[in-house]
Amino acid sequence: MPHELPKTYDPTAIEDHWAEYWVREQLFHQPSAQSTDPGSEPAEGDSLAGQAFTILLPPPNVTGRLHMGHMLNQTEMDILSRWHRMSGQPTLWLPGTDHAGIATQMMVERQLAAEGTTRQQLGRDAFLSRVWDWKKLYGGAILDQMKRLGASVDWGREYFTMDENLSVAVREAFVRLYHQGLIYRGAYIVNWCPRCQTAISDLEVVHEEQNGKLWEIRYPVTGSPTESLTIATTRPETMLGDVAVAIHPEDERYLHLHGKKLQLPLVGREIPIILDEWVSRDFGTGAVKVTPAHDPNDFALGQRHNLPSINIMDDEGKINAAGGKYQGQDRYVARKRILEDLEALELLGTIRDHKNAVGQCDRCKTVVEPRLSTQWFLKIQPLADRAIAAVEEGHIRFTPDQYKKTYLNWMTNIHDWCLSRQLWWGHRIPAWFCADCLKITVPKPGSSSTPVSDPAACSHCGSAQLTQETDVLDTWFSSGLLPVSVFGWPNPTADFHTFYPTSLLVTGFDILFFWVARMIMLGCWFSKDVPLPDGSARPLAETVPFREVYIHALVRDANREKMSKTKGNVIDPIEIVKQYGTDAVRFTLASMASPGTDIAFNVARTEGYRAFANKIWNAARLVFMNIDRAAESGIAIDTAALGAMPTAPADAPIEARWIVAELHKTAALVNEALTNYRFDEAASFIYQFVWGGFCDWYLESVKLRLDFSEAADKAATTAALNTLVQVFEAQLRLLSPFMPFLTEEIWHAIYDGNPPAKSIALTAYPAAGQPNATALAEMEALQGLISGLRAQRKERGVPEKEAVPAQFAGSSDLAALFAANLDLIRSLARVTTLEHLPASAFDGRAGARNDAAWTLDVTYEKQIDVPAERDRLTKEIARLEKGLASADRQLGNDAFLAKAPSNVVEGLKKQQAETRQLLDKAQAALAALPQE
RNA sequence: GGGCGGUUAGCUCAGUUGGUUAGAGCGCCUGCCUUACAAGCAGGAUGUCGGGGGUUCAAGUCCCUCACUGCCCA
Repeated sequence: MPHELPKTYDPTAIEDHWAEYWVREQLFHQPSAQSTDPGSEPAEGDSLAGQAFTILLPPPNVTGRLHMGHMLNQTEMDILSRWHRMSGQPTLWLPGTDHAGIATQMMVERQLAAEGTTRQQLGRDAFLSRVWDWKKLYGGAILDQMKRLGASVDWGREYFTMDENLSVAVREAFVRLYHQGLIYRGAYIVNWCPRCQTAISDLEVVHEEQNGKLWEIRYPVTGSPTESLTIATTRPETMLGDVAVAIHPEDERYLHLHGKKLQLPLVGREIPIILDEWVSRDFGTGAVKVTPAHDPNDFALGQRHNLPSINIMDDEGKINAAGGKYQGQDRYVARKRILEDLEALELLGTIRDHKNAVGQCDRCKTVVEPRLSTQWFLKIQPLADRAIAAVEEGHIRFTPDQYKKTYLNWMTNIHDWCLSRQLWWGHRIPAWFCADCLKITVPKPGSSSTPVSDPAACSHCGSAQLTQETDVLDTWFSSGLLPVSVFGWPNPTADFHTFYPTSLLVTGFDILFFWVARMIMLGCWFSKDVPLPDGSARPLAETVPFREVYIHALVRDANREKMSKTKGNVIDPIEIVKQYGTDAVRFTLASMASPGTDIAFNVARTEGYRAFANKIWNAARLVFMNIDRAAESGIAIDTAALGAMPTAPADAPIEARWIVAELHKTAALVNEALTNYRFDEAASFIYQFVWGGFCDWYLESVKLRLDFSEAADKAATTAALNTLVQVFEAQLRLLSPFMPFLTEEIWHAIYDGNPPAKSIALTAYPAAGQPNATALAEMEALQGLISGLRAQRKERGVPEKEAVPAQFAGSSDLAALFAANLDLIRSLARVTTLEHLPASAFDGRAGARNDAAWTLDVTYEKQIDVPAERDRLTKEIARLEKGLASADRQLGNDAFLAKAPSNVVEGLKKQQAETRQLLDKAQAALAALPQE
């Protein structure tokens, strides 16, 4: 039956079909124990513990759409997953989504606003049901896009961070930490977003340098109307909450004010002057106002000096009752009024331009207000200590390794984690307040059979008057638990023992602290209590959530600009995929993904890789055409021999022995590159092999052998065809993790509807043997000659189609090799004859071509372009002379001969000899040119 | 302010522990619609490896310094 492939590669025609097939057939389902049928329950006793390659998809946000960063991230994970799977390892790539507390709540609130209502009007339960509706409608967008892109994840295990089982884990984690004394509730300075109306963590504040002002304000000294102390501030409105002014104890300018008090302008409060070495004498005036309720440093000062804290702002960033006449004004309106009033009182001093880093809410870009607020915190040091040890002891390896330093630096300067958020969408904190004794009840940890339950009575006074905390937990608390929770923790499950610790995490540096660091802390902390399958205690090395972290770069636009909606330079991967095909986009990303370097995404590259896909497509057409022709002559390919690493017998033609050797070489290089996360190198090796080796040389050579005429040597033709198909099939497997769609399509076509597996993704990845060095060397010599002849034809102006006689001088070994492969040379270089002459035969001949190993020429009536040839040779001579001089200098240096390794010296000597030869030949050629 | 990267062909990037005459893709120039492929084939041009100094027999690679540039943290 003939194989019909359209003449031009059209990705859209094949990709949807396979994407849908992979999901439908559950090809990438990975149970925790060995099982042949994905649908059936695994048998007892054949656990895969310790063997699996496991990788967790960084859960995309339910509010998100797939962007280039996701596609890079997923391409890398997919390549690695497919490679490990094809290499024989049980492989689990686990997908899911994140509930994204603030972002999702914002989306639904925006919807409500459009309807003219608010979440408060709706009430908590009704609002949450709206959010669930929203999530069901839009929350799967990215995962649906992933399906289209062919990600080889286990869809049967898809999770959502608010799923029942994951919520059980979140509650369990919270109550354990609470009863371990690591969670506390208290009033501290937090980053408050007046728009989102919630506390956010340090990490959710982005600092941006802005041009602001530094205002100097005079605070009069009590009882001395002529005297004042001038402070400097960037946030004058906070003066309403001032409780002191601090100066450095040794600041000579202010020694006379020690022990005195000040009148706080506009408020009238009497505040002390305090002495503290923390004060920087160089900044501003050296006198700093102290507002403990609105600045973390001031808060610390206030604690040291037993000062009160006066909160002057409400949840929306408006001045509250403590601000007297400014009550109800927005913080920036109040700032303006206060400055005007101070001006009127002649208390305003110098105003200076001042650059300062203003903290903004990561989500909504509103300026964050540091504000005293009662929140839940995690005492993080004990968790951080383990997380540091895990990395320092090498149980987790970072690639690129500089991120280890970044990680350790952050982890050693860590602050307690503010866990609570004043949101409704999220995991509600499992803590209850007693209306009678006002104390807090947090339930005891659950057991393997019963999860944490809501308390019926206060654990302190027994009262039933309990109200649950309304705050929810930071989303990252639940995502930080994922590596344990997705495998069933807190319950000991087969999944947990099979897949934990996971093998690898692939992610961007932007969530190194948000997520990676927190997974390490929480993973090391909670998995410690889960004994190993043999019942022994779990050592630190086995508590880590993953053994390796691969951090990839940012995808930028073609001009290296960061993609952003405001700049309008966002490249939608789906659009690019529609134009060029998923495979081409994947290959682009892979080929540019060298560790530590940002990717400037340029569609010109993608266009190039679509051409590459088209090249393979057409190679397939050639292969199929020959299979069909063979069938007509009664020659069938041996499909049973496919699926393995091809070999070539010693008496096979050179191109067969060579391409097999190249395949082994390439397989070794690709496997090595992927081991080191060098996607770029792996892609480049494959590209070079397929295009530069297989298509350019092998296919052109093998055409000679595919002679289906009556007179042909049928055995030779059959052997050539089988090698062709075997190498082609192996090459598809080599390429498959990078271009899964194209390879799947062609691979199925080879088997003509009767494949040995459901997918090429379930076949074996090419593993290298020892490449045949003789074949490689012989082919290299032939390629050198053929290229030389082709160049010489151009030089002499021979028309493309015309075959001409050729002559060469060189060793007898070379002559024998060329003679044995004359058919190949004639066909590829378009020569009629190749005459072996003594070197002297070329003496005085103008325009012959030289290599260290040979001199050659073709016979053609047209004369060479003498000035062009002179120019070329002059340049050549200059280059060779430079090279020779350098070699002579080094070889004339005793220190070099004494100190350099012998292989380097030998290599240089050989090079020197070759250069000398080439130089002599070039000089002779120049001399032989006719004079003008 | 502290820390970490980057600077190699017109563009985007590779370049292992220092070692022979620095590579790739795209782009560019020339000639070819040679029945797998013009999304192609063949041939060709292109670099004071950011500047300066140092170590070494030997530096794109190591050290110092300057410049520009990006990121992270405060």
